[in-house]
Amino acid sequence: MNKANDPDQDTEGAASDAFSELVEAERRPVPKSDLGGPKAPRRPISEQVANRILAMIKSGNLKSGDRLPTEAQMGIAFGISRPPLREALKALTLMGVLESRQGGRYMVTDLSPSRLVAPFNVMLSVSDYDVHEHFEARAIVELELIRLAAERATRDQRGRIMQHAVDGRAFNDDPVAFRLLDFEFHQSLYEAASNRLLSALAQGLYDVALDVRRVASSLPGIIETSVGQHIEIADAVMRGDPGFAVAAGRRHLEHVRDTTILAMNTTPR
Amino acid sequence: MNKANDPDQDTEGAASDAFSELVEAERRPVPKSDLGGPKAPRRPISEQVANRILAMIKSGNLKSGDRLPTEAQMGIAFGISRPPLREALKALTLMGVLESRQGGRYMVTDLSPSRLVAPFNVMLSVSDYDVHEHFEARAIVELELIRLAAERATRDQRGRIMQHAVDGRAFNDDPVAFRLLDFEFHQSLYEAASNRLLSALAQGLYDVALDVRRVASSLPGIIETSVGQHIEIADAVMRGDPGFAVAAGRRHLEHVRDTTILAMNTTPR
DNA sequence: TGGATCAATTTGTCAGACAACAAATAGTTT
DNA sequence: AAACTATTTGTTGTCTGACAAATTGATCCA
Repeated sequence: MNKANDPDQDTEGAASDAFSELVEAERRPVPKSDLGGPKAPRRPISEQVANRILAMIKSGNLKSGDRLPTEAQMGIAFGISRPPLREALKALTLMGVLESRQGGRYMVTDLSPSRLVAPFNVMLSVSDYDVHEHFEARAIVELELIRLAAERATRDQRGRIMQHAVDGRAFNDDPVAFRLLDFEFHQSLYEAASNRLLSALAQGLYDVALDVRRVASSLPGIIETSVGQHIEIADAVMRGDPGFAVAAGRRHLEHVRDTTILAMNTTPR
Repeated sequence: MNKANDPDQDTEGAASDAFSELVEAERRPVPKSDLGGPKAPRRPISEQVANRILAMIKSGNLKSGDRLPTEAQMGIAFGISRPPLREALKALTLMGVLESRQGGRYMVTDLSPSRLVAPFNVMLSVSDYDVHEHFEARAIVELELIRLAAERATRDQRGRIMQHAVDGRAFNDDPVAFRLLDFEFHQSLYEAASNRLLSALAQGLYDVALDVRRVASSLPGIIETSVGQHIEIADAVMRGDPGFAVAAGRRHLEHVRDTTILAMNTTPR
């Protein structure tokens, strides 16, 4: 019954102890004195703990795939009870930093930009910015990705891009299937550009417009035009002609922008 | 003692009822059947509720500055108890969507991109991307902002940009003060570009590099060079010369990139 | 050795309670 | 009567304890 001598429990205990030490190590020295500024309304511990965990990840003390200690152990390590601790863990879960399954433990996700865009999408979808702002930003990011794709894509990647582009011709009358393919097309472009950061940004901007696009892509003639422009882009990428690819991409984005605005006006709310 | 007849309680009751109705309205029809896909591991209700609240904000049923009902009332409206509800509220608080003060109620923040970049920064700081990826992305966004600033800035904005640029000359030997001014300089550029979305992106990318910059900006000679480049940029913006502004901006960013890499190498861990 | 069964572990959710703080009310003073 | 102060009420922050649901790991059997 002596758990301390059970080898299995030992590993567990070691992990927990290591975590406790990390918790200690990450503990910032309280910013000197209170007279620094009267704007220190004492953040709730749930936020403090969330930031502490984040700090551990940033500093490399927690890495992708690591299993966290149990809630009980972490509660002891942080010196708090379960509810606020869970508030912190849940917040990080919603941000895509942690993962949890009932019965299993919390884990650090792969931390890939594509996973962490979730909150980024929140920002884009919640804040009411101008449509033109959106497309201006999107054009900048997406066109650069197209340029990079034209420059850097491997043979396979170029083939996939072209494949997705021509496949679109089969979906002239199926908006849902087309949107799926459209997604894949852009995705393959992003991948070929091999800059995950830019890809994540473009992905976020792309996602936000999706629900509006649903309406736009069902308007007559839109799909044909888009497919044609996709092929133009793919062709330029295939030839490794960044200039032409960007030009074609710009035409495409302008088309998307105009039809999106049109769709928004025909569907006021 | 009859609370229903108390006028004060009536307003409260009305607010609560309205919220309950919204909660009902936002309730998505369960995605048809389970056979759609086996990958529906039933998300915990805290996440569901968080998304429901987000949906209310997206759809405009909750706006900036709105006071939410009390936790108890919301718990009733959503049909859950306080702990998971609080997990949802806290998650949204950490994302910058909601605000809370002990004793007061939850409120919807101004939802400005600058506030919502917080989680975006998490993504940038946590995911381990390449330094070159970072600067490639940053150059694209920031240079476009510089171009826009050169084209769109008002007289006042141009003046402020130039002011911040020349002020830097006074801080050649004070890294901390310089970083503050550097921040202001970039900030004034972003503002002049009048695209909040791009500004938020640039802001996020800028912030991430800050802790590394701290080291870099204390290396000898760095500040002088940066100040000089700032003035070049400001001068071009002043003259309304986008091409030259972008060129100067590119030189500056390359300088920042190189010194950052240098600083990272001299401070291995 | 391989697979199925079962118990222990762990997260998900609920309920109730109290402390800390903010807001609204009532009371007092000028 | 108006302004300031004290008190009361309301709300969030945190803790404790408990149970349900799911997973994990070990045991047992073939």
